[in-house]
Amino acid sequence: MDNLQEPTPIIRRPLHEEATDRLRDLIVQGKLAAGARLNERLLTAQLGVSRTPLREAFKVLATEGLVELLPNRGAIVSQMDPVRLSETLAVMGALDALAGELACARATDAQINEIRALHYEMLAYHARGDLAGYFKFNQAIHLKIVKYSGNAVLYNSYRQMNGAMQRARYMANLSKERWNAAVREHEEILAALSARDVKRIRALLSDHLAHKLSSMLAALPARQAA
Amino acid sequence: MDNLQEPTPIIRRPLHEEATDRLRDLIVQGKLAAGARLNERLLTAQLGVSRTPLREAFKVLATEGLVELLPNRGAIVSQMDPVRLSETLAVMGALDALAGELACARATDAQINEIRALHYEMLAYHARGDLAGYFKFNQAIHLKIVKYSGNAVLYNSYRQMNGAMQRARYMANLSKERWNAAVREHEEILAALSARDVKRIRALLSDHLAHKLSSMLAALPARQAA
DNA sequence: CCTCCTGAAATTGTATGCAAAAAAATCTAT
DNA sequence: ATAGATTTTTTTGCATACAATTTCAGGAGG
Repeated sequence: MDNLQEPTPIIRRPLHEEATDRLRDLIVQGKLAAGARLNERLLTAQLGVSRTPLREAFKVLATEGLVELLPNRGAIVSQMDPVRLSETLAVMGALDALAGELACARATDAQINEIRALHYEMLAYHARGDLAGYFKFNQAIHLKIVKYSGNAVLYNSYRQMNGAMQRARYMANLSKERWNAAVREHEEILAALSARDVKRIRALLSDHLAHKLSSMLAALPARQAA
Repeated sequence: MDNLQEPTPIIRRPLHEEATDRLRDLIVQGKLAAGARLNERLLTAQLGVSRTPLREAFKVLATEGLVELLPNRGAIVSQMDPVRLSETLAVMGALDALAGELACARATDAQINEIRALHYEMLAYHARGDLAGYFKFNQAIHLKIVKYSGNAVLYNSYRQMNGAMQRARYMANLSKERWNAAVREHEEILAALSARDVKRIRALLSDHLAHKLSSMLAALPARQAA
């Protein structure tokens, strides 16, 4: 008998990748709040890696815009102020519009059905009033649209900005009205995508993001004060 | 007398930043060709830094998309194949259109005149048939438009993609016809910006980038063969 | 001549050490 | 007591050392 029962090659991911992902999660999930100092000694202990890969992770997250490097004074979680929030959403709106346009042209029917499935799952969470679940599927839908645009560069940019946004998202505890409106907008987006109506999906996605922006901006100063 | 004649604080930039910028230049200028391996020993000697900041630079450039990290096998300059070229230009087109729109609304008259000045400088190089000089000002114009959009997130994204493109640009040794057409397009873009015609500048910039793409795509396979 | 193996050399991944800078604590003089 | 100076401690930036992995060279066997 041969001992080759194990087809798993035991790939060891580089520690700096692992550290980057773990740190990013901590930041996106808000466990490391904006402005918090990233102490190397503490984090090496916490993540179980040495300073070298940890510091590499800092550099990566800095270029992603999630942390800020203060020379000789370490790294802090970067702030997500209203200005940056609007700027990011404006760019995401443009990217989303392009993605929708491309997805209309290129997505397979199976892919559109996959999006439709996510849409219904999202509706379920909306019906239950489960905001967290709703956000999760909401986001999944937008990411799928971008993915099915077939443009990898677009997908990467969008994904990165989405990460930066996500940690601001919990703040947008949107009103019932805005929530309902958002769901209606999603219905229309799905309809436009199914009809492969390029013109329409562009407009819908642009507006959708713009509305998201104003609702978040409205919620933001309230949080800042608290 | 006091010895405070020197207001320059002698700021020492972190070595990893210096290394990142130097490496990025080498890649963008094509001195490090696509696919070239980045040997750590060689580059540390060449840049005069140790492996630590150099490797941090690798990570940063990898997230920028300029290099590719092969686990346990080092880093190579990432390829700029036709697919990625089109994808990048498609995204830049969307960003450029948004930037033009915002710049129309927000740029001061002085800023628009600054762009006009760059435009005329570009025309001078076109008249002389100096392609390199033309490209330089062409690029400066587009970057200014994005800058004057007043959206820093947009500017950063655009800048990053522009860097990735720049090293493919030398390939696009465009035809006389395409060159003339591009100049005409720039005339129209400037006119639309001056008139602050949002609708029009969006369309113009989108088309402009699309045309740039097809001209580059036409030039690319020829290069690949050579 | 080619293929497969084996070990040496080179290269990368990670940890650690040392020096410089910043932050904190202590002391001093008003 | 407090503002400022001075020392101590902590933290960061960079270099280097060591271990793991890959690559390369040479040789045995087909």
